[in-house]
Order: sequence, then C-alpha cells, then structure tokens
Amino acid sequence: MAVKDSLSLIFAALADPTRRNILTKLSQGPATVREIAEPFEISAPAISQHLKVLERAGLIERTANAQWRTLSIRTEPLDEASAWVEKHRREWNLRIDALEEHLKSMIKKEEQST
Amino acid sequence: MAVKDSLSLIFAALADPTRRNILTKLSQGPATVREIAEPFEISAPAISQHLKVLERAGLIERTANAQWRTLSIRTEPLDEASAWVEKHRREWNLRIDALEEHLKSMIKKEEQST
DNA sequence: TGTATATTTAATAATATACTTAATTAAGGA
DNA sequence: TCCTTAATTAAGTATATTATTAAATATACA
Repeated sequence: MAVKDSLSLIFAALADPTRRNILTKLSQGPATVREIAEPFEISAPAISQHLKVLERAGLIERTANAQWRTLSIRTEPLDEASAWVEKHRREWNLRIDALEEHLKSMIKKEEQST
Repeated sequence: MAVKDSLSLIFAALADPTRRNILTKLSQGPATVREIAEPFEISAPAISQHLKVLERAGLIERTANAQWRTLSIRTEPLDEASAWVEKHRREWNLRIDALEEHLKSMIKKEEQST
C-alpha cells in the first residue's frame, strides 16, 4: 500500500459520486454516520469505508459522542485542490491569450504587406 | 467497465501525480507524446495509457500530424471540477459564518442576563 | 443485566488501475 | 524497399478499490 501524496488522496476521494454526495450533505452541516448513510442503498460498512477515504484525505473530521460519530467537512483540502486547478487553468489561459496576441500581430503584418 | 459520470472521470484523472505532471507540462503549451514522456522513467505504453485517461476525462485533446500526436490541455473539465469544489467550499463557509453569528448572539444574551 | 442501536473490523470477491514487455501500425527518409 | 522513429495495442501481472456478509465493539436504556 504505497503512500500517496495529499493531492492524489484528495482528488481520488472526490472521484466517487457516493463520496461527493456525502460531502454535499456535510457542506450543509455536520451529520452522524446514520444520517449520512440514509439516502444510499449501500451497506453500512461500505459507507464506513467511504468515510475512511474522506478522512484520510482530510476532507472530513469525526468527533465521537457516545456511540455516535459526528462528521463535518474540512475545507483545507478543498482549498488545495482548488489551488491546483486554478493554477493550471490560469497558466493555460495565459498561453491561449499570448497565442491570440501572436496571431493578431501576424494578421496585422500580413495586412501591412499587402 | 461501468460508465462513469464526467466529474468522477475528471477527479480520477487528476488523482495521479504522473497525469498531473503531464497537465502541468501541457499548461505551458502543446507537446508531442515523446516530449511529454521524456522526463518520466516509465515506459511509453504507460504514458500512452495515462494520456488515454486524460483524454477520456476531456482534459486533453490530440491532433494527429503524420506519426506525431500533438497534445494540448482543455480547460472545460478543469472549470467543472473547480465549480464543484468552489460550491462546496462556499456552502460550508456560509454554515461556519452562520454558526459564528449564532455563538456571538448567544454570548451577547449571556452577558445581558448577568 | 439484557437488549437494541450505532458503527467498525475482518474476510472475501469482483472489478479497476497502473505498470511491464512484446508485437503492431504508420510514416519519413536513405 | 528497408530501416528508423513515433506511438498504440495486446497480453499479462500486481495492487488497489468498492462492494458484500458476518462478527465485534461500544453505548444507551428498560
């Protein structure tokens, strides 16, 4: 079981619709495992494993209260994921803009030479 | 091979450091498969498979030129990923703010009653 | 104490992922 | 035509992921 870097853990955790649904639920406020599991058809252990994946990625936090675990979302990993995506989007868009500038100036030269 | 929704494909594609490195390279401009493969120690077929994953997620685009394939990044899936992340971050932060407001007003009441 | 509820752990199985080497396809150029 | 280069496909393998059922653990509460 190879150790994974945090971005890989975060994106992998987000790559499953069940886990994204869990985060959607938690983005409205903390909930117990039971409350989280309720809308899904899968077994309780399956939910428990999904929660473990989310926790390992730092996306959720559990606090124990008697036999109940209350889960809440954490935004730091979302910040990290977002930062990566935004950086690449921005750099690519800069490239595209530069390319457009280049094409424009090419056309201008073309026009001047005729 | 179950059909996956697009967000799952995108996040899964981003969940691998080799593929993120490929996108980092491509965010600086288009490149051929050879150029992309160069910094990596893994075999050419492994790169080819990573490119297939990125392509299936819509993150890259290939244009064929004789035996060379030129690859470039596409930002639509990055937009989609970013939108999901931002939405959840925002909603969770709103919750937190509301909670803080609530606590503040509780404290205020507490102070008034003493 | 005994029982119900909440949740996790363990064992297992099916499927998916990420790599490998060998073979194949396709084009350029001596 | 033959050889080289670029890239993909095919086949095989190790490991990871996602689910299952059965059992274990922990707490509340009659």
